[in-house]
Amino acid sequence: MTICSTARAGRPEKVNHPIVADMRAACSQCNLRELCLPVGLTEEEATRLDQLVSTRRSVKKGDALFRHGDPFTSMYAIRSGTFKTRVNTLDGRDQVTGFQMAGELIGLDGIGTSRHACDAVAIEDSEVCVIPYARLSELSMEVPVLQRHFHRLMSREIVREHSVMLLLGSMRAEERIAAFLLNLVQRMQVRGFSSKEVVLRMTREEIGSFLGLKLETVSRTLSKLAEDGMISVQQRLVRLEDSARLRAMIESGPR
Amino acid sequence: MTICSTARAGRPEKVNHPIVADMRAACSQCNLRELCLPVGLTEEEATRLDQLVSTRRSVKKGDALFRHGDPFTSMYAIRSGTFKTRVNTLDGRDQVTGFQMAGELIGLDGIGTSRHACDAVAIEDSEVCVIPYARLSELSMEVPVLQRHFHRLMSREIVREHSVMLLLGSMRAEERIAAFLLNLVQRMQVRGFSSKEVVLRMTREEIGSFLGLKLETVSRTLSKLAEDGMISVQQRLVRLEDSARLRAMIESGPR
DNA sequence: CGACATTTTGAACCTGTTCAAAAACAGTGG
DNA sequence: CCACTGTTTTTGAACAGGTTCAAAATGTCG
Repeated sequence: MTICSTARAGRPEKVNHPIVADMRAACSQCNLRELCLPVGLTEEEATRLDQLVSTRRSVKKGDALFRHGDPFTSMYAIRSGTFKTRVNTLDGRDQVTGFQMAGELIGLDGIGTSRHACDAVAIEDSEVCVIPYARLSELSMEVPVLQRHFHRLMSREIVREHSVMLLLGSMRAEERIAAFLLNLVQRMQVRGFSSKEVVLRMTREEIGSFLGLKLETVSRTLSKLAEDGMISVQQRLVRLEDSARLRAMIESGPR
Repeated sequence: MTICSTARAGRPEKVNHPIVADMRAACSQCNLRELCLPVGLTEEEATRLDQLVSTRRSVKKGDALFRHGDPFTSMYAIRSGTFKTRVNTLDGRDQVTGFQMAGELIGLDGIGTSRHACDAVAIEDSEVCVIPYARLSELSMEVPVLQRHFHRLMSREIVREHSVMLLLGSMRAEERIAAFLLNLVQRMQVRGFSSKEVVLRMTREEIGSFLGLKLETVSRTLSKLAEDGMISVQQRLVRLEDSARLRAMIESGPR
């Protein structure tokens, strides 16, 4: 039973291609500039980015920003909202490969074959800045800092995936959930949110798909962690009651 | 029991830093040029690569080419032999993130933080070409094809890791092993080897670490596939007796 | 409010793990 | 070249963590 597609039957994901050029993006002014592409650029360099990142696009919850197989032309910087990326096979198996939030870049997967290799679906109403790859490419030949930064971003994505592989390959359910929550909170914290609370933007099923667990296991494990006093769960709001113990959990060895 | 480090106690992995500048590498002449960095470059462009890839280094079986935490200066193109890359945590948990063979590039993980994020260990006597990142960076600002190609390589690494995540997150032991074998054979085939046979360069334990399984499970699963007539196993030599069925296995849905 | 989607919890089951022991191999030194 | 030692591989049996199936509870959105 391939739940994912049937579950959404009521609101089929469709690729969203509205022509949204109304608001000019301006990296140099953006309040995410310390998180996003402009990090480390001088005022002047950031202004050059502005020419490049010319359009924004808004994507409604459940809609795809791009899909596996779509021609690759641009990457996207998330301005607001949250996305999930997922890979899928012919037979309907799929796997969430990550959740992305404001300031993060998606679409890097498309460079390799000039087509996107995964789907990017908004899990809440979101807005992205469109970054045409060809132009970024050109500009980064003139602005070494930008090139450097772009490479860094790709490299970090590789490293991030390494740690997901570690999680999927060697952690037990409890540890996976702990690592997941800590990671989320840490990223929210960088964005100025609480270091103790997170609102999960994704369903238990999506969390499960990401962590290599079934949704029931996710639910049960959250309950168990709550019972043990490490977190408290009310719906999608999770409070970390004992981050230290959560952290210890994933650093305390394979067993 | 953290087997990996104790198991190698007799021959501790040490970082290998011999000054091997004897043989000049020449991308333009290399018989791997259709697989490696020079793909798609003109004669002239490939000759410019030669200036860049100036040294080779040989790494003995069991030795590390680089280790987690080492300053990042170069990437490496494998000339001969095989490597594994692995991430590890403080507590001794580790996870093989991939096996790399001739023509493949390793070390991309280091760009992000200027330090390597994983270990690269030779699993047989190997030789690599050293590609200083700073120089590649410069050169790719002048040779757009090279820049493009470099981006492509990083992107493909991201996509490759997506598929490993799919494997780790949603496949059962049999499917993982099938996917692993098919992938190996396919890569060997590109390099001119048989499409039916592979010599596994890695131990069952290393395969297990990569696939998120215990070595016993790897062994048992190989035996089972052999019993079912899909492969035959003699030691490290594996023959694919029925690739179609192996392929069907991983395309036939989650269950 | 009503229809649908999501979440929780229970109980039986199954796949892969763990522990253990034997067999097959590989590298070393005599 | 063979014997010896340590490593790798195979196989068995008991066990455990996570899955599956099912049903009820809770939420959400039009």
